[in-house]
Amino acid sequence: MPHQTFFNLPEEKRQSVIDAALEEFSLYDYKTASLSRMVEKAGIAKGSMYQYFENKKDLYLYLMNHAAEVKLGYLTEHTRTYGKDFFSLLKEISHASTRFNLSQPKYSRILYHAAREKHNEELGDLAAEIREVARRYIKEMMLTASQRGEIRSDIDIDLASFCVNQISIDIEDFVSTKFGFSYSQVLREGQESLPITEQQVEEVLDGMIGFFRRGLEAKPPR
Amino acid sequence: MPHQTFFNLPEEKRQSVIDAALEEFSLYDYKTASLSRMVEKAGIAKGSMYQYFENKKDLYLYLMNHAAEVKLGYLTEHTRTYGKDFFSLLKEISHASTRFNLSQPKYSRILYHAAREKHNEELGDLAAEIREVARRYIKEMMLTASQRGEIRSDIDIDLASFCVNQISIDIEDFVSTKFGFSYSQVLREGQESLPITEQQVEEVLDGMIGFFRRGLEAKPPR
Amino acid sequence: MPHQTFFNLPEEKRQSVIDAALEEFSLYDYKTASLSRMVEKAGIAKGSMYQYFENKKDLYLYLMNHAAEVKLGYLTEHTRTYGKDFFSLLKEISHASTRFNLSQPKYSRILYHAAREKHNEELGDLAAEIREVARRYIKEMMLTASQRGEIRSDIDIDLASFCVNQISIDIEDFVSTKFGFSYSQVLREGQESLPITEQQVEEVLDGMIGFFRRGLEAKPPR
Amino acid sequence: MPHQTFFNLPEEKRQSVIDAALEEFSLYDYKTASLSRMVEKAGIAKGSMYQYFENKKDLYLYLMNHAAEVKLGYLTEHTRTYGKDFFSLLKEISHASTRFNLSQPKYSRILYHAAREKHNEELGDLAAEIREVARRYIKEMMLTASQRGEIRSDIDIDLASFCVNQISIDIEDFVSTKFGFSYSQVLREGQESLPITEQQVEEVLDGMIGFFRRGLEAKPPR
DNA sequence: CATGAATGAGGCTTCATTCAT
DNA sequence: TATGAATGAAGCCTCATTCAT
Repeated sequence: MPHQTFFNLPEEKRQSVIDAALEEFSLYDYKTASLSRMVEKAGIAKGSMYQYFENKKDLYLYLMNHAAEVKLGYLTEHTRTYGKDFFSLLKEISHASTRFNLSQPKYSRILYHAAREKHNEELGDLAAEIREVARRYIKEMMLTASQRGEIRSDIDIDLASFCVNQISIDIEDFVSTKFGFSYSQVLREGQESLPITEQQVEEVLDGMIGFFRRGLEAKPPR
Repeated sequence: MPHQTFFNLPEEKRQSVIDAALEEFSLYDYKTASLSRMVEKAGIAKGSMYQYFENKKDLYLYLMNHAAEVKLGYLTEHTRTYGKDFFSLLKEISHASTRFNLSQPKYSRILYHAAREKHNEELGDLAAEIREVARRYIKEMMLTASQRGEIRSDIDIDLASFCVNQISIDIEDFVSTKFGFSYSQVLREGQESLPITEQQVEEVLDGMIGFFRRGLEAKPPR
Repeated sequence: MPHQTFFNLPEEKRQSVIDAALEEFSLYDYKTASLSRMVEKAGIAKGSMYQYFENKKDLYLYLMNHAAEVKLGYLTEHTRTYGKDFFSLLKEISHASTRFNLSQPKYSRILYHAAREKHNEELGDLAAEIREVARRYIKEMMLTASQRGEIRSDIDIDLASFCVNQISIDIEDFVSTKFGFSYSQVLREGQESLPITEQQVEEVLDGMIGFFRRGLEAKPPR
Repeated sequence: MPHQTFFNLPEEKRQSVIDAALEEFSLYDYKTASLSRMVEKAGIAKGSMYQYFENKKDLYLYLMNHAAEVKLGYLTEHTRTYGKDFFSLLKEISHASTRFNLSQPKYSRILYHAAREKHNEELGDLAAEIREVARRYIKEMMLTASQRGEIRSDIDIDLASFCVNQISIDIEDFVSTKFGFSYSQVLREGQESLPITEQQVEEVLDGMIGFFRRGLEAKPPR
């Protein structure tokens, strides 16, 4: 947990610390990210970082949770879930998620990295835990859908939710391969906007959801 | 590329170098893996490593390719592809792959890590490249299958091959979550055998392939 | 010297500062003791410490002198010196000292540490100075005793007072070894009472004084 | 334990490393001693120190044991113990010890410091352990002397050996106070020789032994 | 070709002290 | 007077790589 000091910081400064750290962690994995570079970017003394956070791990976990909250807030605000069936929900959420990722690449990117962080003495199996949380959420949606008869009853929901979750997370990689660019490079070169449009991404997502639909839906489309 | 020196090594010594490096890279990601630990395990001088390889990256890429070759050789030898349809092929390959992973955890694990290595100034987007190679292979299979009418004609094969590849790669994570163990931990603790049987894994794989089949197969099951 | 600010503090707050600092200095030597931990224990701002004291050294020296005063006050109040010969006096004082140490472990412990602080750029030869003060006191007692014919006339009083003083100071270590415990550990684990009784310590002290008596007394016991 | 690398070093270089570290540890206590200063004195790279030793603690313990061995070797070579009674033995040893201390102040000084190192998370109760080893040695001598009727039978040998050991260790401090100099300062200022002669020290030691004799000897001198 | 010592940049973290509010 | 954030030097340690033998 960050120290109170951090929360007492003037808004502007706090954000600049967050930005610098976010940038570093969105460019490099946990181990490679360097506190020295962060403080230089943020224009603060190295010791100050330790006024704000217990240590590197504390900083990282805070940023990751913060990013998750920011994203969740965005999704909550930008999606209408009422009355939607499972596949429509998935579409709604993934479209909103894409818009978030395109507009907030650093927040998006630290989550991307966190979900791919390998086992590590300091962080443990962080990625596995994150993915599991997301999978559970999808599993709940699927259980509801199953009761409503929206998806086939002979499905192993654990496995299915795993697949849906995994693809949803990794589809980002497909997009970058398909359109021939690298998120990392874009961030590294400080480009403000990504070389793709929302619409292009959404077409891919719809294809993905079509794949899910055919694999899971109760009544095969005639 | 390794230096000629490496290939001139007596078989036994060369293998011990490979084993030591393989073990290190199967326990840690690229950045975390330590040359010092490797040479200690291998019982050779540190400088020798630089007689054999240009640098850490060279060593890593060699090992990864070597592991890929070993695995491909195993798959080639242990699968019968003739006359099989796409889904049977997938099953054949994934089952064989599982047997390889269980019997050769180190070779398996470096490939696991490589396919998850993040962008990195030294290695670039290695993981993306590896996954792309595998996806292309699956894409070829799917194109053939499509021509044979085994899979639906309205499928975006790029996307579909991505999904199939991605899930096939990551299903390992599902298995470890489902059966409550960690590959990393097993290797770290030097346990010889994994706490699961081939059969248990194969059941999961069959579920996964069922998912693919429903999503892709030309004629929906009646 | 502490600033006036410190003495203007409400009694309660001043004591809490003393307590926190005392605890830290009774657990760690001068260099290892941390101001950060102290202010946290005391629940005051870090800057405040510098309103009260010039610096770490000032704080330390104040505390040490304070502890010495407290102990001296205790000894003055709890010993009757009138009409006693040298050895009885020594016994009276060392017994009272033991009772003080057992009842006020923190005050006792900072003095223990101070008397063992090594030469140090900041503190100089503090321990030597402290021991010298105590030795001078004993030397005075011995001079008086010598004039009274209580101790042998052929004794080098400087050396003898050194020995008596040194043993009196270090006997604490003998006690802890003999009874198999560590003062440091007891304080660190926050145990309220020591695992020994006054009586046990006093027996040791009497043995020690017997040793002094035989070595110094004018007429050997028949 | 130092790494083999250290022992493979050319004699001259190894000694220069030892000298630099010895000097640092003879000037400062464990915590205050600085690896940076050591490598600068020794003229080697910081990383080299870690080719030789596991870490600071390893280096320290090695040096301390080394110094103990060197001193013990010196004492063994420069004392004749055969046929001597307890007090003569003590005299022989303490004289030799003094000559060692005067001729090898650095070796002497690290032992001096080690025997005064306070409890410490890294080193534990090192000083207590060292003193206990020395006390046991003296205790054995006293048991023999007791059987031979050289010392009084009503003595508590544990306590007596503690006192003898303690004084023998700390007498160095008496000497420096008596002759008005500071070992630390002498070393710090790089003076080659101490401002006292062997003879002066030996007179003090003889006084100390006289004190022991009167306190312990079986037949009081007539 | 093998060796293994040497390197020095860079890693994270702690610290006593200062100073603007 | 009280606060507590800011500072930056210094701490120990790890690392991949080089190079003389």
